[in-house]
Amino acid sequence: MRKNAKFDRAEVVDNATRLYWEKGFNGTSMRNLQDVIDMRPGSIYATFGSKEGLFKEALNRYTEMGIEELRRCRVHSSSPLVALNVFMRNVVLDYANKAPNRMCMLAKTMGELTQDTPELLKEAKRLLAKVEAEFVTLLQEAQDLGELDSTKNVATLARHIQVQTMGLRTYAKACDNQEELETMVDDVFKHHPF
Amino acid sequence: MRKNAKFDRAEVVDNATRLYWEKGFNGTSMRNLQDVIDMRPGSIYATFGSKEGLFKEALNRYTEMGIEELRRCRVHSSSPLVALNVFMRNVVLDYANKAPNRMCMLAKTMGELTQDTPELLKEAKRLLAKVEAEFVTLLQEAQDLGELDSTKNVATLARHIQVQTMGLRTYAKACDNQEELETMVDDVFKHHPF
DNA sequence: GATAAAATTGAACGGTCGTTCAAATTATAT
DNA sequence: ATATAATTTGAACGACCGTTCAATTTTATC
Repeated sequence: MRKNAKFDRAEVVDNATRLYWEKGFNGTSMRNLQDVIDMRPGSIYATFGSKEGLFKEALNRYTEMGIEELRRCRVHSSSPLVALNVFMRNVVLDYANKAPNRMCMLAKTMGELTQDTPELLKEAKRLLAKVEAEFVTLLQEAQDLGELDSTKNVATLARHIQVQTMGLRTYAKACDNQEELETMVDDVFKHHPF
Repeated sequence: MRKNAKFDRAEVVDNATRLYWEKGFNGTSMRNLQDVIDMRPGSIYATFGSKEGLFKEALNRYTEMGIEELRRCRVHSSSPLVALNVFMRNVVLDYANKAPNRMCMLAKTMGELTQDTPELLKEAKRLLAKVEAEFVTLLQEAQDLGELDSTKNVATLARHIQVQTMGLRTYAKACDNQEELETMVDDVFKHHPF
């Protein structure tokens, strides 16, 4: 007596995330979304509730992808700090062609949204904190392994990585100078507060 | 036989800039603008050509305001590097309540816009470069006065300040921790590459 | 005061927006 | 095969979008 949804929710959210990441919340229309996720309005609203609801899910998917990538970097790297360096090179340098947008979707969202959509703003902040916590975990591991001086404050370092990454990705979109960017990424780990 | 415009163009652009800065290009409607600048559609279009035209002028006004503020900081400071520090404290810390948005309008614009509006994107990049050039001028002065080691590359330092400022302002909007932010601003000038 | 050019007004345009919902379709359990 | 309930469809809604332009108002000049 039941009929199950035939679309692949993960795939749909992936496509929506890509579009939202590229064009932003205000820059993306429901009709744009209908096209890329191949669903009709009724289905979209039955599944996600609203344009905001789908965006919220996209923000979460984006963050999940980022954290997965960070963990992949860890697996393929010889140490936590090398993994962090590789991850930062990825997002600052290699996203140039691969990603829908050079900038961090969470940073973009922080810039675009106001108190007109308080829940989305809150969600973006929450997810940025989640990413930062993931950095903390990796830095903690670095300390445990003796790669990082045990006197360092991992919370401070994680915050520092957030600021550097968001700053560099914004700068990268405005002025793409691969060599200089590469130097700046590497410098993050060579100097204070590391 | 002529009739001169009765509105104050500078004041109009100021008000438009404030609104655009707060809500972004896509988040601001012409009707929102009509309200805050107190002009009717016909007059706006006769004066600025389009929503994009007015935004372009707002970007320029925003940049002009920023550069003026930087120069004010220089006048009221004992040295170029102190002036840079004061300026950064202003935009990162004091804008919390004063400004329409904690983030840099140019950075916000870089995040929001795509190749759908290539001229606005180009203009934002151009203006970011202009700000960077202003930093170079100040750093050059610091070198001339012996406040800054003459072996330092002023272009590199200016780029560094851009990245730090944009990163910190984005972070500040996501997670307002005044004390930590203050430390991070001051650290910019205490450590590499300074 | 008459003239004419410039500036201003605001109704209106076609289009797109986010969203709804009655109707059609589908897949399962009997 | 039939009944049933979940899912899907897409036309339609009212609101708002950026923009236009004929009509009106204003003001410097003679």
